[in-house]
Amino acid sequence: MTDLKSANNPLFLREEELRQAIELLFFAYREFTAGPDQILKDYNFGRAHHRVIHFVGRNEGIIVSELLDILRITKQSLNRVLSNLIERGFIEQRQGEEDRRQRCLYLTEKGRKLEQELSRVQRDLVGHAFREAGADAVAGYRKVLLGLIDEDIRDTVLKRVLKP
Amino acid sequence: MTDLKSANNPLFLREEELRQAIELLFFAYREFTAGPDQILKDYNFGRAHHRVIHFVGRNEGIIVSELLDILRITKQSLNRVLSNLIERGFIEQRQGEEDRRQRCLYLTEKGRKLEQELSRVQRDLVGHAFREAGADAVAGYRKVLLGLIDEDIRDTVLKRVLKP
DNA sequence: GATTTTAAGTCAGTCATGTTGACATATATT
DNA sequence: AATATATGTCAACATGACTGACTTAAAATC
Repeated sequence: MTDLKSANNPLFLREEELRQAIELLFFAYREFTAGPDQILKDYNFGRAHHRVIHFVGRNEGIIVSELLDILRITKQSLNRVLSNLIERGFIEQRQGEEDRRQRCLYLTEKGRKLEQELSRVQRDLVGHAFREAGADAVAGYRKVLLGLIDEDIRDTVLKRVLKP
Repeated sequence: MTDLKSANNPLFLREEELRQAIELLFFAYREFTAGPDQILKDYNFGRAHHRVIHFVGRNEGIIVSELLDILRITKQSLNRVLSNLIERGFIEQRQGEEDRRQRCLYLTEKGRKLEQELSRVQRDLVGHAFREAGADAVAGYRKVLLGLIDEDIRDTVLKRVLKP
């Protein structure tokens, strides 16, 4: 009865609980990206394009450096997908009014439609999970995920997420 | 007072709520992978190696086809990282006893150490978030994430996650 | 026992998306 | 006038996905 794995050992339970939580996040995130991935294929876009469309959609007029800051990728990486999105008419740039070095980014009509299409599948998925789980569970979900985000940047992220 | 964004419009609130939940998952997942990514660099491994190490660690003796099934990648993709891990002595293969075509996978001592090291940072992160959020929130987190997983595969995933 | 199916591995080529490093251009700031 | 900043661009490289074709050994079926 001194089995390490026994229910009497809280340390083991804790570790196992955490391992399960980690695995759950892996599987959930994969499901979460599967829908958009499928749609993006039809447009010959990838996940990187989705991220740009998402954050431009939620931050109309965002400038390139802010976008880089959110995505945490190099400008060379961003530029590949961004210029692609601009060429193909999903995003447009306007010169900054105060600082004319800046490029402010906006979704075009076409871009907005794609954003809607991508967002829709994710909202349907999350909405379904939320309804199934109930309001208390949703509050818990938010609390835990927020806790996963580094304290140093939590406020910044919160401001972004809750911006609109 | 007919503002679409007003608190009187439950539909808007719902959409905004879902969009926030989606964004939160994006940021949280990035934080969640950041720690391991940093460690993996020292070994010249990538996230793909981590996933293999994780699932072999949690399913000692797993065979290649099961691993492919969990990871949902092609055997060519798996083989690149797997053969790398075997060559460098983090994972070992043993021929299946019943079906000798099968290769059963195990972590070596070295592999187990790395698994511990990687798992540790994630468990610390998730553990911290759990403690901060409290037991009810944790239950909600689990409920929602599980709801994100497609019903068709939820049972299969659950069996895997809760296996040990 | 011969044939077919299955599990695993391999070779070759492609694509998406990240990286570094060097450099260019326009505009702001000092 | 000199310097710093925001953006863009060229080139080379790494990782980790993909497809498609083929091999080998062992199991299952006929």
